Amino acid sequence: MKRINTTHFAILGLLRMQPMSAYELVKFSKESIGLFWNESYGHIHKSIKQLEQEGSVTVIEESETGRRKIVYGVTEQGCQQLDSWLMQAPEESTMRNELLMKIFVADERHIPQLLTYIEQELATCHQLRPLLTGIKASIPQDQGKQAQLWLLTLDYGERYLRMTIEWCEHALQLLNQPDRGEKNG
Amino acid sequence: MKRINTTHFAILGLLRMQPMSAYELVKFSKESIGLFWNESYGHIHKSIKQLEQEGSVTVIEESETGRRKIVYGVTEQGCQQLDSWLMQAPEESTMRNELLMKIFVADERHIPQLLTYIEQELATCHQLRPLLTGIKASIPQDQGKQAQLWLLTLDYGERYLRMTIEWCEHALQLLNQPDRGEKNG
DNA sequence: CCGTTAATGTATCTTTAAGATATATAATTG
DNA sequence: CAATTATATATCTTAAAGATACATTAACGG
Repeated sequence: MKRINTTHFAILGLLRMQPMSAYELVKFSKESIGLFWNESYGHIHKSIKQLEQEGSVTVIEESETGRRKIVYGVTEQGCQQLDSWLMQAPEESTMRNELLMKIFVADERHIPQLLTYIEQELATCHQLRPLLTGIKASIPQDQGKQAQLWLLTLDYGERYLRMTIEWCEHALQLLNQPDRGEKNG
Repeated sequence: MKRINTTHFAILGLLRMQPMSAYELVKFSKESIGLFWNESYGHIHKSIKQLEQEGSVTVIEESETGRRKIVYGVTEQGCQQLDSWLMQAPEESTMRNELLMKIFVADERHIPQLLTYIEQELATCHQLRPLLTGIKASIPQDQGKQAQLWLLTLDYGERYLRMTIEWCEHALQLLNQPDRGEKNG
């Protein structure tokens, strides 16, 4: 089974929504789909060059004056590639959650540290929530199918944050209580 | 900022819980922490060799007869490395959820396919749930702090599955309803 | 009982992905 | 107007994924 460069299709997908520069691509993906999709600039940059060479994206606009900026768009061929990727069942999602990994391999000695990590995580989630609300407000509530798809991914983000917040609160409560729980009859 | 090989510490952490072979490491990590931590055999293998060379893990048992098997354990030095890693705040978690990515870049034409993907995801979650219950039952409910930490990661897994199941059901309901929702005044 | 398949196990190779860093220009701000 | 921050491309190294090869043992069906 040949492995595929998933970043290629992420790029095609985002550029089809809106032509952008590499820098804007990274920024946009961080802000819109960052909760469930991570990309690095190095990989995006390399991938764009490859996509350009094979004719799947093309330079739409290149500013010669002032600050350099190269805006890319998707070609007909790129559109077809993207559509055929969308017709294939998605791979299983992958995740690397270092906080949970640390909790898993830690022991009693590390609990004070773990508590600060969990509090930090909780704070981060609370900060992210209003951002999602803002994005939600910017999507046209016109009941169109396209908007529904975007709202679905946003809804996932909201559920994900809510779930994480609840788990953090549960964890703080559990780890803060005295050892062996002082069961009272 | 020097980047670190997180896999190194994952290996040290798992081997400290229980000496294992590389094969068993991959299997164990898939079965116990697979929901929030992904590892590949290739990387584990390479990392173990490096850890062995720098003296952080050591061969505990090597079967000469029959099927080859090399069981590794953590050295004193490895323990110290692991502990100092645990004292550092965790990096932000990363995720690549291809299903959500596809939903994000898809349009109306792809909805029938998306529905099958979501149904598949739902089925997978329903299959995983009893597995978690089984693991939970195998953890001693002795109120000890160590068991609490394991239960916390399991609890995260359960919440994650529940959240995903609910989102899938919501998505199926939303995408199955007729276009524009036939608003009735 | 034997052939096929599935599971256990190590080793290696290539490609994908992450992310640090260098460099340069424009905008912002004290 | 100097210092900082945001925008922007390019490159390099390392981490991580995962495909594949190879060998042994267990399990299973005809």
